Amino acid sequence: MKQEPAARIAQKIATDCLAVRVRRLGRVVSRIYDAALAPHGVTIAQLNLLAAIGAMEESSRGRLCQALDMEKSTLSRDLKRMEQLGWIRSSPGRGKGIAITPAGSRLLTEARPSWEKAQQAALAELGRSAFAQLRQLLPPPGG
Amino acid sequence: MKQEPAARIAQKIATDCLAVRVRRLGRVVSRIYDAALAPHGVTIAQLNLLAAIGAMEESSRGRLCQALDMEKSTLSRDLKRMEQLGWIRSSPGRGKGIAITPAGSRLLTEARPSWEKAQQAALAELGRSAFAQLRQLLPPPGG
DNA sequence: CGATCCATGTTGTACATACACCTCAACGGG
DNA sequence: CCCGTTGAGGTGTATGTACAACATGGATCG
Repeated sequence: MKQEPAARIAQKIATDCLAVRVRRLGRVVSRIYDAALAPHGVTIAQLNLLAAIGAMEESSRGRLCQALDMEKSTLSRDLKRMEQLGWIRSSPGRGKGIAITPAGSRLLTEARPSWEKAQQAALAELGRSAFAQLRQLLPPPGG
Repeated sequence: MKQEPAARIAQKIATDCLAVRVRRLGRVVSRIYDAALAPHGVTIAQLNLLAAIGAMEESSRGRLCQALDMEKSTLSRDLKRMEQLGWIRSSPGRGKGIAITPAGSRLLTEARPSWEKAQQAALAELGRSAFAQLRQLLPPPGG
């Protein structure tokens, strides 16, 4: 009936919107990891991508897009930076495979303690059951 | 004892890292809302910010930073864009307050159905209890 | 064989995000 | 009254993100 006032809609979105929660959570969590990883010159986004490549046999762009729910254009640029940094290598030609370089492996090893610290800090911030809940919220790529 | 191989670290991060989950979730959810809101020429980030301003009496930059866990520099740029679009107005001088314009109110009203659709789609994608879980994961700014 | 289509990858543009640094006005001590 | 501190806000630079458009190489079909 009556037109709902804008202030009321604002209230509703501010309190109920899933995206508000998810995005805020992303900022908070990313900051924790980025701060911990800064001394290694790597961001959590990059470390995540590097780990996804290393955890996957025969990693390809398509598979990485699926696994991480990323756009191909985003992936293209992120990979380019990481290749320039010497952490990965992509075979030339079509259907280029992606491989971690020795420098990339070294980075993973060296950054691991900082990652652990950030993981603990994030768990402390969000509560013990955070991981189980997040896992429930977003099932793995396969299903 | 033995140096853990990089592949094993990659596996661990890829499966256990909270940031991987949170960031992937953010991409998936943001895409749902952005697609629904695209016809209105607004992103979910902007709508969230507009709603936060509208939901808060005496909204200021500092308060918005706190409420949304955003950096002041990020907020500064986001507000600038929204002011250029005519959705908000900021008082000149120091301690500038932020206010929604009539155009901003109109946008909230017009975009509301699309937001509802996206919210339903996101809930369907993530499961019914998603909001409660997210709320539990990240308490409101006040505590 | 050649035209057409399709999958894959890159580029153009725009927005979101943050850290480091800068500016500037207010405020307080001397 | 001057100066130093401080805190709010903005800028410079870099990364992350995505949609649209384009490029390209391989496959398919007539």
